[in-house]
Formats: sequence, C-alpha cells, structure tokens
Amino acid sequence: MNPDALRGHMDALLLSVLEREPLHGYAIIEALQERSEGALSVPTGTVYPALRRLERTGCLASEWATVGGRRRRTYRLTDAGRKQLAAERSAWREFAGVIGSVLRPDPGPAG
Amino acid sequence: MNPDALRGHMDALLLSVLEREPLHGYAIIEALQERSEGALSVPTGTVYPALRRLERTGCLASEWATVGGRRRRTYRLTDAGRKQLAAERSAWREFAGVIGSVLRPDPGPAG
DNA sequence: GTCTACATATAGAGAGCCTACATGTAGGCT
DNA sequence: AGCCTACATGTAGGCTCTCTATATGTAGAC
Repeated sequence: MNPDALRGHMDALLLSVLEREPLHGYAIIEALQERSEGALSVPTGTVYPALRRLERTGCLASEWATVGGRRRRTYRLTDAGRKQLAAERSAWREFAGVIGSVLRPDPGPAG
Repeated sequence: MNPDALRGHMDALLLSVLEREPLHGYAIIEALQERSEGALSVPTGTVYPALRRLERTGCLASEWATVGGRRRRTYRLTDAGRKQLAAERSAWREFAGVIGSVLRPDPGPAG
C-alpha cells in the first residue's frame, strides 16, 4: 500500500475504529490491521501524532489507565468526533465515486 | 474536495485521461473536470509538475506543437505508462476496498 | 486599451505520513 | 543475570506532493 495514498484518510480510519468502543493507540493499530485483513500496517509514528491531533481538534478525548503494569492512553469519540466521522464517510463516498469514474477504463471507439 | 485526499492518486488520474488520446496540459485539466462532472478542479501548479514527473519516469512522452499561434506540449502514454496505468487501477481497487471496509459503519451489537 | 480564454512554468508554503530513535514494563528462555 | 519479544507511548526530522501565487505570452472580443 503506497503510503501517500493514505493522506487525508487517516483521520477517517481512526475515527471509524473508535466508533464501536474506546481503544488505546496500540490496540487501534491492531484493529486497523484486523479490519483490513492485514493490508494496513500503520506505524506508531503516524498513529500517535494523528490521535493527538484529533484530540486537539475536539474529535477525541483520552484518559490514562494502567493495565498489567503498563500505561495506556485510551481514546474515545466525542460528539464532535461522531459528527466528523459521518462527514468523513460522506467525503469518502464522494471521493471514491469521483476517482472511480475518472479511472474507469475507456471502453474505446466501439463502446 | 479535500486537496490532501488526492495525494498519491494524481498520477493515476493523469494516466487515465491520456489513455484514449494524447492531450496537452490545459486540455487534461478540462478533461479531468468533465469526467468528474465538475468535482475535480486541479490547478496548473499541480498538473504541470506532475506531467513532467511522469515524463521523467518514462510513463509519458511529449512533443511541442503550435496550434492557432499558441504553443502546446502534447503528452501521450508510453508502453511503460500503460503498464503503470494498469498497476494504478489495480492499486486503486485495492485501496478503495481496504478503506471502504474499515470505514463501513459498525452494525452494532444487534448486527 | 482592457478583458477573458488559452497555454506553460516555477518558487515557496504547508501538511501529513514515514523512518528512526528514545523510553519503559512484563514475561519467557537460557 | 542477560537477552529477546510483546506491549505501549512519544518525538525529531525527512520526504514528497499538492496548492497558492506569480510570471510570461498569444488570440480574439469589446
């Protein structure tokens, strides 16, 4: 998967995996891999800054927890985050439709 | 349309509009708008550098022409460009599938 | 003389994804 | 004790691409 392709869609992915339940960063990375059947291996250097960005813009809220001696920062969707997720889904549908229609192979003179 | 979303898909779009026939930059921008029903307004500052990049990597070849007193640089797909286009289409299908499956709304406990 | 459409090109800004590194706990193996 | 892997978070810096703004020039309408 070309890393550049992810640009501008990362927020949508993160918001989406947090829709069902709150998760911490490491678990989010695993969830992304599972949901994509292994296709998405998003590095920590991408996910952690992105989560902080989403918290800063009010889409996520976080709390620290300690489980088995390890510190976790658990993120959950805020109301604004749910609205943003809906907007991102809508934007994705439009985007995919537009790119898909431009990319559609030319049927040629016969078609 | 969020500009960042286009990242990594611009090459595919350019290659795709050049599949049917060779075009010059300005006409490519118009073709992109037509094929997307107005959704894609790609600025010249994006298209011209991208075309040169694709020429440099061997996907496109260009020739100068003068039509009605105006100079045009007409780009056409090379064999490598056609192969690249096929690869880009395949990559897009995979990408759209992956993002779509992650973004798919959670059916919830009842589903 | 001015405006718009046509046509190409470059410089610099901005943003975000990635690599690499830094830090630390828990638990298994030797 | 020492080493390794999994778990867990975080930052610095690089890279690349898209965008904005600007520059240049022709043709034709008004």
